This record gives sequence, structure tokens and C-alpha cells, in this order.
Amino acid sequence: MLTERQLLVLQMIIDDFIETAHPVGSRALSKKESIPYSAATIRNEMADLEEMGFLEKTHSSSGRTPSEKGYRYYVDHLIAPLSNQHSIKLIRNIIEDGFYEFEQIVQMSAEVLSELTNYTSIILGPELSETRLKQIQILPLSPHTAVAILVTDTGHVEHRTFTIPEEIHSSDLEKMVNILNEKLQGVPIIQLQEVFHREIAGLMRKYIRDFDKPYDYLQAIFSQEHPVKLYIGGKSNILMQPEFNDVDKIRSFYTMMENEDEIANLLKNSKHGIGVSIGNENEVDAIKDLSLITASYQIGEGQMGTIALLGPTRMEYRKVISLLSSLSNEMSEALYKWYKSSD
Amino acid sequence: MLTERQLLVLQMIIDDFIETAHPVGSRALSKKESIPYSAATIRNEMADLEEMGFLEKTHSSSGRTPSEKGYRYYVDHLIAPLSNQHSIKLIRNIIEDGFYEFEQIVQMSAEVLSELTNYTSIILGPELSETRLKQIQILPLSPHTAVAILVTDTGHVEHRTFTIPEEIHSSDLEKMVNILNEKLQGVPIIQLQEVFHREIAGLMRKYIRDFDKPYDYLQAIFSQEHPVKLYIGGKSNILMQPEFNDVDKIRSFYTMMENEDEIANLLKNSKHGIGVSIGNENEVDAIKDLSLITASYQIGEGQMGTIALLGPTRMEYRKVISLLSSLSNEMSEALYKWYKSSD
DNA sequence: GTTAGCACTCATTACTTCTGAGTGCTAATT
DNA sequence: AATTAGCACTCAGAAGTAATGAGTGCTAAC
Repeated sequence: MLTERQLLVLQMIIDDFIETAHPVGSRALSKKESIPYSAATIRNEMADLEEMGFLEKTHSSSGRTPSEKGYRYYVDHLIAPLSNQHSIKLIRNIIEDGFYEFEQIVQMSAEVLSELTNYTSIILGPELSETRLKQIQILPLSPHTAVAILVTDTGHVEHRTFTIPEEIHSSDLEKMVNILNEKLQGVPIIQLQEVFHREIAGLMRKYIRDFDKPYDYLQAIFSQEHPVKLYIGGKSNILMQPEFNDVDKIRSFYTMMENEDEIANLLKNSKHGIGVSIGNENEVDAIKDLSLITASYQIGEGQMGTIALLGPTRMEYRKVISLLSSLSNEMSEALYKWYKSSD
Repeated sequence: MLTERQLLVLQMIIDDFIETAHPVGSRALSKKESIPYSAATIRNEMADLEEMGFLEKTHSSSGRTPSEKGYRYYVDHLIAPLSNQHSIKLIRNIIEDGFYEFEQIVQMSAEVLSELTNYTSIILGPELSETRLKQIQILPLSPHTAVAILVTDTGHVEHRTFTIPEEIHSSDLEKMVNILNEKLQGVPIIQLQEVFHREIAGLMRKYIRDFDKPYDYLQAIFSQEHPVKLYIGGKSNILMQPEFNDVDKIRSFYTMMENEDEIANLLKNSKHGIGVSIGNENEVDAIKDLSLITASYQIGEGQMGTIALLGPTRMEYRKVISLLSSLSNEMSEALYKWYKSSD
């Protein structure tokens, strides 16, 4: 168990280090007003804290830096929530503007977020699993090309241009679209391909002669991957952090950031509510010297997406955590309203 | 005027430097098979070439590096076109696959391009000035929300979700869409807002009572910015270049790359055909120590877009120039076919 | 329990020296 | 007259050394 004084020292060291990125020495600490002890006393406490694993030294005669365990303790016990009216207002303005589509809101939030924090923000867009097909439309552009447009009940629009095979005549096309709409409306996006294959393909064969080629094409339209949308903001912000003073670090960071799949995985497994992974607590090797703060936002019952901030382990946890939790509330609320009005 | 031998020396120095990034010395050059002269002779030629401004030294006893003037001469006179069957095949495969929409092709090309070269590729998407509205559709999602979908004759789809003001009734909505389609089909995207304002607003006032609110909303739909699409590929590729060994350089590079407007401007002014801007020849300060190779691609008569590669002045001009010119041909051709089949 | 004092450590910086790749010039060679 | 060998000279970069100072751990005094 830590004494009052040890808590104070630990907190002050971490706060100081987060601010300055320089190891904190006993003398400097003792000069602060809120600590009435001498450097020697503090040195003793520091030694104890180090023994317990909360602090580290970069070399034998350096000041102390927080260890990952130290940060963990700090996050779990030492941070008082911080109100950030101002930041929230910024984001609320975007959301309430009313002119932006949901995905735009998400993207703009990512940018604001990374600007407010100077870390890199990552937002995993709403999962499509819950959204359903509202309408499908095929619009001929020319005798041989057409664009297929899928609209979901959340207002998400996907489209795909394709060449019309010779075998299909425009009357057939109309028939097909009618059947598709009749049978597929309300079907969850994620099951489209399956339902199409199971229920519709057969039906169509009856109405449309020579269906094999068209079948392939429609198949292709539905098989379009529905990648989870990933928004990344402020990739270059993180370069301002003194931790990234090394060309190799920058290289490996950017190389990782280009692999969107990996990042998506990172966030997919994040837990409900606020999650904090410090350094080696992260399962992905590439960010074992960074910290990742995640916040899930919801719509109705099912979880839908994740907002995250990626920064050095020396992160402004207090600010970031309260910011993210407010943001996730705002977004959940906005989504809830939206969803409700759609019923 | 340069002698044969000077040309040879200049060419070999530049080739060598492009490959290795190390200043080239006389002794190393004299050892190459294609040069039958001694180091001393070459030193004399080098001194002359330096005096003429084609070469530089990094310090008084270093080997020579090409000056910008040297690169310029190299590009203008010394590079033989290079055939790159292999690379072209890669890209042609993407284009001819037939399943991709035009914008996807552009984006994928950008990625392939930067992978083939290890530079950063920038593609300025087709200008919308020439494309026309094919159809407008408004699809209600719920009693109070709807999504507006605009489709152009090139198969480009834009959409926007908005809240339906209380004043509009669904029958009115239908009427409006009919009028819009009737009047706006075939209008160039870029003039949509103007035409709407000039010809339609008045008409609608006749049919729909209480039109002021709806007017604002429609206005908003058409005023949606139609930003020129910019695709950037391989931002982190360029980190592998030894020129980017310095954290500050990396910072300023990435900071620039986040300013899409600036980049778009860079390319907008690029000339017809292939353009090569070396170092200070660039008008934008941020890339005065880089080289930019641009190639325009066309559709029918009007210029439509630009492909570019950004790399260090020590760039593989030969490879890049021939690659870009092939690519621009491929794309122009593909676009031409597409456009033709749309008529 | 707290603090002053002192010897000790070690990253960082500045200052040297050494090395080697490369030059420019001159004199000898072809 | 053109080419080359030879040699003194330059300078970046590596390697080694010394000085500096922020910081520690420990002991003894308060």
C-alpha cells in the first residue's frame, strides 16, 4: 500500500514527465510549492517507488520516469476527471449542424480530436452488421454500362459501376431490379449475398432467360467487400512528440499506419466503454511502445464503433480520457436520436 | 557546347549518383568499363563540368554531385526512353478488369505507381467540369430524414443525408424531384447550383406552397462542394529514400502533404503532356528540394486530370518519365473508350 | 522522521586526433 | 597536344579524451 506522500510524489512525477518528457529529479520536485519536503526525503520515496516498480531510471544517475506500471496506477487511481467544455462544444457544433451525413461527422470528429490532443486519432466507423438495405437501384449510363446503387436504412450509399453483359436486355434489367427490391429490402447488408444466392437466384432463372452471365455480375455487386470504414486524423501530429525524434521510429510508425487491416483489428477487439492500453499491454507488436485509448460509441442496443487515440505512453491521460468519454456520449446520443427518428 | 567525353562523364556521374546517393569520385568512375580514361583525365573533365554549372561538390575534397542544372540537362538530352512492359502490364490489368469504377482505377494506379517507384504518387482526379447530371433522386429514410443521391453521366455518385423540414409533405417531395430531374438532367455538375437558382426556384414556388424552407435545403444540397479528388499513394515510401534521414525534413514533408489544397494547386498548374520540375524550378517553397514529374491524362478534348510523382531531386528520371507517359496513355485510352460508350 | 553533505555515476558536449576518399596542379609520358 | 602519374593538400566522419552538470545513494547529524 502506498502512503499519502508516496502517492503525491508519484503523481507529481508523472504529471511533470507527461508535460516535459524529461526525467524528473528530486531537487526539481522539492522546489515545487505543493511539496514541503527536501530533495533527500523525496529521493528516499523515489527509491521506494522504484523498488515497487512504479518508476524507472534511464541510467544510473538520471531522474525518474514513470514505468508502465506507474502509468497504469496513475490511470486507475490518480486522475481526477477533467471537464472540457470547450472541446465538447467544438464537436457538438459539428454534430448538431445537421447538414452532415453520419460518416462525415465521424470523420470531422477524428480531425478535431487529433487537433485538440496532438495525437493520432482513429475512428472505426459504424459496423454495417445492423444496417439493412433500404433500396437498390440500377441506373443505365450508356448502352453497355450501368451503375448499381445500394442505400441502407442509415443513409449509407454504396455504388458500383459495371458493364452490362450483352445477354441482358433493358426490360430484363427492370424486372431484375424489381425482384431484387422486393426480396432484399430490409435484409441486413451483411447477409445480402447469402440471401441473394439462396432465395433469389432461383426465382430469377424463371423470369429471365439465359441468366448465367447476369448472375455472375449481380454476384459481383453483392460480393463487394463492405470494409469497415476507418478514419485516421493527424498522422503527422504525432511527429511533434519528442518521442518521435528518431527516423527509424517514424518509419515503423508510418509503415504500420498504412496497414489499415491491422489497425482495424486493433480497435475491433476493444472493450465496451473506455479502454486504456499502455505500452506492452497492447497485443500488437507495432505499438508496444505507444498507448491506445479507446471509447466505444453505441446506437440503441448493439455496439457500433470505436473512437481511439494513439500516442506515446507519455500521454495526457487525464485530458484524453475525459475527452473521449464525452465524445463517445455525444456521438451515442446523436446516433440514438437519429436511429429513433428512422423508425 | 559539351564534348562527347564530357557528355559521357556527366551521364555516368548522374546515373551513378541516382543509384547510390553518394558523391561520385574520379577514381571510381575511371574504374568502370565504359570509361577508358584515367582518373586524372576525368578530374579535368569534372572540373570543366563544374565550372559550367552541371556539377557540384558537397565540400572542397568531395566527389561530385549533379546540380539542378545538371539534372535539367540530363532530363532534356541524356535520357533514352525506357520500355517498361512489366509495369504497364500491372496497371493495364487493373484498368481492364472492368469491375472497378473509374475513381477506383485512379486510386489503385496511384498505389501501384508508388510501389513501383518508391516515390510518392499524387493523382488529381478527373475534373467534374465536363460531367453532367444523369439523375437526381431523393429517398426518404424516415419521416424526418432523407438521402439525396446525385448520379453523373460518368457513373460518379454523390449523396447527402438531410433532415426533411416539417413544411414539406411527401407528395411535395415527389413533385420536387420530378421537376428537378426534368430541368437538371444533362446540366454540367459545376453549373447545378446556378441553374437551380435561375430556372427552377421560381418554378417550384408555383407548385409548392411555403417554399422558403425547402429552398434553403435544396440549396444546401447543390452547394455541396465538389472538391477535386486527390489520391496520394505511398506517403511512407519516400521515407526509405536516404534524403529523408532528417527528422525535420520528414516533418516538413508530412506537414505539407496534409495540406491537400496546396498539393492540388501544385498539380492544377501543370502543363499538358509530361512536365518535369526539378528542385527550385518548383514554385511551391515546400518542395524546392524535391522533384515533381507530372503527366496529364485526357478524355476526349478537354484535359481532365494529372498524375504525378514526387521524389528527391535525385530521382530515377528515366524510369519515372517513361512510366508516367505510358500510364497517362493507358488512362487516356481507357477513358476515351468509356466516354465513347456513354454517348 | 527528516535533512544536509559528500562521493559517485553517467549522458552530453566540446575538443582533439586520425584516417581515407577525393581534389588540383605540375611534370613526365605518349 | 592530349593523357597520365605523382604528390601535396582538404575536409567529413570516426574514434578517442576530457570537462560539465544533473542526478543519485548513503551516512551522519538534526
